[in-house]
Amino acid sequence: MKVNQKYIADLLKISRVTVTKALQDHPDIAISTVKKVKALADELGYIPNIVGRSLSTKKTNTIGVVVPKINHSFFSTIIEEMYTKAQALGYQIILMVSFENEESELANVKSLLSMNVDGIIIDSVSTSAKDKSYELILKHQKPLIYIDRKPRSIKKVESIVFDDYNLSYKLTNLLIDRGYKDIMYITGSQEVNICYDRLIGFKTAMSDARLDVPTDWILNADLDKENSYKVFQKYLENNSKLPEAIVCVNDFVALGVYEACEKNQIKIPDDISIVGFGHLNISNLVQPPLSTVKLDLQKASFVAVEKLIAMINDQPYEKNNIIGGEIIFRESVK
Amino acid sequence: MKVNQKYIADLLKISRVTVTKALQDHPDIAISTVKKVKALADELGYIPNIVGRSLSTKKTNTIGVVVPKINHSFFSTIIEEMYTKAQALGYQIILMVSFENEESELANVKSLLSMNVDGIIIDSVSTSAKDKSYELILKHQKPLIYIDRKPRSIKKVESIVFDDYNLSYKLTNLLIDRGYKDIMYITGSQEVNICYDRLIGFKTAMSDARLDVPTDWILNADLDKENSYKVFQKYLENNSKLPEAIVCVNDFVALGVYEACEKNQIKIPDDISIVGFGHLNISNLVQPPLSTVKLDLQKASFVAVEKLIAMINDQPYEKNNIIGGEIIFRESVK
DNA sequence: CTGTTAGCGCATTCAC
DNA sequence: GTGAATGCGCTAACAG
Repeated sequence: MKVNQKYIADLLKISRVTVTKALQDHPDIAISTVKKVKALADELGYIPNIVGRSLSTKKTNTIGVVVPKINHSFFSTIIEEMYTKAQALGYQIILMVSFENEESELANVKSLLSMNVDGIIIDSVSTSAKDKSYELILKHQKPLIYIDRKPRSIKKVESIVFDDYNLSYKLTNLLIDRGYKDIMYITGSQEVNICYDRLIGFKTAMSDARLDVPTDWILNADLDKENSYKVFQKYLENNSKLPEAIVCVNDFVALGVYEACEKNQIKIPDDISIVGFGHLNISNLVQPPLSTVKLDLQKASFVAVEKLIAMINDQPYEKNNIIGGEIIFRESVK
Repeated sequence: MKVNQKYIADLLKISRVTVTKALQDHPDIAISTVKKVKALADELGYIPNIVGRSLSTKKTNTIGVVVPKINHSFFSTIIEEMYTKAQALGYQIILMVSFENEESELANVKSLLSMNVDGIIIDSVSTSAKDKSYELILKHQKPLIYIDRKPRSIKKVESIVFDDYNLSYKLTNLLIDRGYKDIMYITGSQEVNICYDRLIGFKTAMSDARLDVPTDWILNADLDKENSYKVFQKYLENNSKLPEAIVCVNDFVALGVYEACEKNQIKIPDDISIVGFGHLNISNLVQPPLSTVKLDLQKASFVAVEKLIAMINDQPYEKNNIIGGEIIFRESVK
């Protein structure tokens, strides 16, 4: 038999409403009644049905989170941090995975809206100018925050992004300081904000130092190891000149370069220096340890959840946060 | 204004029920009406409210998943695979994290029950004989499957576990074949099935080969790198005799041993050989690459989701699956 | 083919 | 202090 409020009420021969109120410690109800109700509820293992409650209160106390992948150290870290913070603040996270696919992201957003989450956090895969997910959420007037990646075309939306431009600029500058001149860059789609900002940071640093970057030394690798391997491998097949250093848009891309170097017997850092971005947990386990930029993932995740909940509850919040990081040089650079 | 079925019905001046049926392609309704309704729904960006539907149908089309952690390659892999399979079968996953804490697991289960998920999959943290999560789910008659780790005390429950005993036996045997005799084992709590089974596999292989294992050569390390480091470090401080090889209950534990070896300038595999279990993605990135056992995580995850959904829908399913694996020797063993 | 009625579990409002 | 009435959005059973 299902244990719900009616069940308890019938057993106690009181009204269902009294049960509701008693369970909420409503001042209306006599303490003795409250005690009786709670005791029985405990005994029966009563668990409130949130579905019913949500329908009535128009709140679900859940927040939807859409990420491109789970099984990557970067994402699994921010996911876990968001879970931690949400749990502490009394919210449940409904996690969806877009698998780096725009249509899937849209479907996820639809699911979240139909599940009536109170707000949404997206690490976007969008590369197109018009973003349907965004339009839809806007239409439904749900609080929304982009974390990490957001479609570049959307301006008027809350976001929590990393200080990509400045970190990339600084990183490049540190390389230049060490005497590097012929530096290659491997990036992803320019529609994704992180790729754009990091590349601009790189380019600006180079031009500020009056160093030239040939157009064909900016390769496009779609943000993952496999593509990066292919792209750099192809470069090696078609060109004889090796850059002195390669700046990669993230650590996965750097690992792809590692692989290509190993296949072609190019020694890191003797023949070439490599730097990544993002500080994957494996970045200091590979040989040689990878120089990279450590982003404050916990802070970004915490801020995202805190801010979204503030938005949900019409509380004040800081606008458009930029999260810093720290440059870490290891043996992949001479 | 909120777009719901009533809103559409009013606009079209028909009954709400007609709208419901039209949206479901119910044969009752005239095609012309169906078209009109769907067109308007599309135009308005109507998204059904699943909360309402669930309350009415008593089904949520969601399955609850509880895992100890997210930010570990093993867990993030099975999570992602479960998402993949669930999505393909039209179910949503509600993911909860117990953070290796039994009380938290129980709270998660309560949340899932109150969200009225159709079934639950748990990678358990329970170490105690009486498992409250289990009792609760049983009481609520929800389909339940344990994956990977389950409380050893519970017998009559569906589970999907890895072939720990046999793989551990085989692994140990392969070491013995290579001439190793003084072998240490580092394990976790014996209440967790994987620890128990793997240790028994090890012990049996050793005794079958008439090799002795001193009791103080079976260390307890709680399944993670930090504890493993501490435990083995402590051993090194208090003992002079080094084992020829160490079998670790999982790769994290093996990495803790790596760390202790490095701190104490013990060379792997020259001074000591190490094997892990689980095939973390980093296992072949560390130096030297770690010998380990690769478990078929995708299969386990797929089977878990498929089976749970079969249970939910009262369809037949195979009982208590055991998922195999493959032993991979790398440079961490001579 | 369409609509009426009823109910899912809970919470709020208001009257007793 | 207690409870009756109402509605949240949707669906199922039945009637017209």
